[in-house]
Amino acid sequence: MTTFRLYNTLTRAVEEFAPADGETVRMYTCGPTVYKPAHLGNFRTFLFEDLLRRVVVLRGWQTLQVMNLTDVDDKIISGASEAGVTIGEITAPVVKKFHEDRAFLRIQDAEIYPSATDHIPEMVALVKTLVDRGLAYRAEDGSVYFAIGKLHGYGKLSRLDTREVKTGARVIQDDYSKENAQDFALWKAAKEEDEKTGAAWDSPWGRGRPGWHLECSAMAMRYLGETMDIHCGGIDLIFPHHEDEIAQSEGATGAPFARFWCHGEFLLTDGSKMAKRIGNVATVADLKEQGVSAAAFRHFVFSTHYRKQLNLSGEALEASLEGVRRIGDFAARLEAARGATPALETIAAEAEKEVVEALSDDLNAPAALGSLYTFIRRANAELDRGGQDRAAVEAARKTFARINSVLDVIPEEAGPDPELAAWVEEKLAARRAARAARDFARADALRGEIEARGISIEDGPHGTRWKKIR
RNA sequence: GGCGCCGUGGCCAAGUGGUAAGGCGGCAGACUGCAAAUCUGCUAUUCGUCAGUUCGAUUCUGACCGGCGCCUCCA
Repeated sequence: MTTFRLYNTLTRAVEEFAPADGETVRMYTCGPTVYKPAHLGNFRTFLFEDLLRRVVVLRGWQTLQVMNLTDVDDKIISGASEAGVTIGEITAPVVKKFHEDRAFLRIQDAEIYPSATDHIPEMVALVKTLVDRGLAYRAEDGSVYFAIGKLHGYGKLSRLDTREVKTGARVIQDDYSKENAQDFALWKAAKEEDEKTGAAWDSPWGRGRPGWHLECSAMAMRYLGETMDIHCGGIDLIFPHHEDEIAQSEGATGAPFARFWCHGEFLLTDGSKMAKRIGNVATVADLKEQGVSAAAFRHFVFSTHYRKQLNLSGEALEASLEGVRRIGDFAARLEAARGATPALETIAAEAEKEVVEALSDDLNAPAALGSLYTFIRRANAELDRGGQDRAAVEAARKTFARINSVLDVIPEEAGPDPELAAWVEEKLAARRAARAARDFARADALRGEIEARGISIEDGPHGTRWKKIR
């Protein structure tokens, strides 16, 4: 088997990857801020991470994935304050919804989903270390800031040294107590609103709450150690979020925070970034409303490489819908097959090799899908030929299962509905009789009745198959 | 203004210094009573434009055009 390669934002190059301990891939994937339900743009990133996770398993490694839930931040606090409730009352239903949506999209469970509010002691300890090491200071406003000027190499992930601050940009900070405009908050002094909504904790610097970046550093190191294998997130997190995580973590430990940094590109709507502030967001609920299955959405997401922008369009979604229909039909056909030509075994072996190679090449899912389709077309042709080779069918089944263990793109079966099934069987029997009597007008009328209820039928050499299509 | 990504057939999309995977759609054929499904063939002499390097460039370099993103709390 060839090596597994991943693009590393830190080096801006595709590099060979293997877990540091040779067995378990320790990865941290930046999770949602649980203020409002995550949108499809967020889920594109989570789907990219799901792909990574599944390919890691395909390569024979174990995973230890941590995905944080940011349950304390400005928006949550102001939302809670306006509603007159605690932050927990705002976040709890959103967390629940997140897991439901995630399950719908078949995003596998991470091993750990830590919440920021459950890890305040770890965060306080981290800030204390940074203050002790002279990298952070308590300002007059009671907040603690990280002094980026004190850390050698700050900006290495986003290549800050090669950047210039926008002319006329907001260099004048809202916070005059900072020593340097670009210093960022580790610990924010509590305001009345924070106390009121349960978003304030004790610390050596007084009541307050953690800054955004702090939770990720503290929780990542708590569960994954000082140096993890892979840290993932959306491309917009490179700066400042991940840059600041590196500063805090490496400033505290002196060890590299993550060996690989991997970032997924955006999902666009109407040509621009999908974002709440732009107001062009779509959610899992919208997918369901439009009849887009989880399989189809996964197919859609995987049809473009994760480091390329992807535009959400009805046409592309339609194509994916039709694509997974074909993949699902093929899976069912393979399941029902009793034999095939021996050539199918070779075809399967070639496909499996190609798919593993594509996925190992920086998660090239679009190429993997291409190979999957070639496999399906060639295998269908062999199946059309008939044949008695059971081992060949078994090999094809195994190959398909292995490929699908990563992509997971078979549309869900329409649930068993005994009443509907009995009705269809009855109609089919009548149609069979009509066809035997060569009364095709009657047969076609019966087919029309069946199709009117969203059932498609296929006449084959071994009888008629039917399935629910909507 | 700085930094970065992208531009491949009607739509989506992979890809390589040696002459364009795959999917959707469309057209034709096989199969079928007719369909559906499946299979077969066809659907880019060409990869934003213009130069350059090279025996040869879609693939490397430069310029330009077009789209998108980041530049302090957005996946």
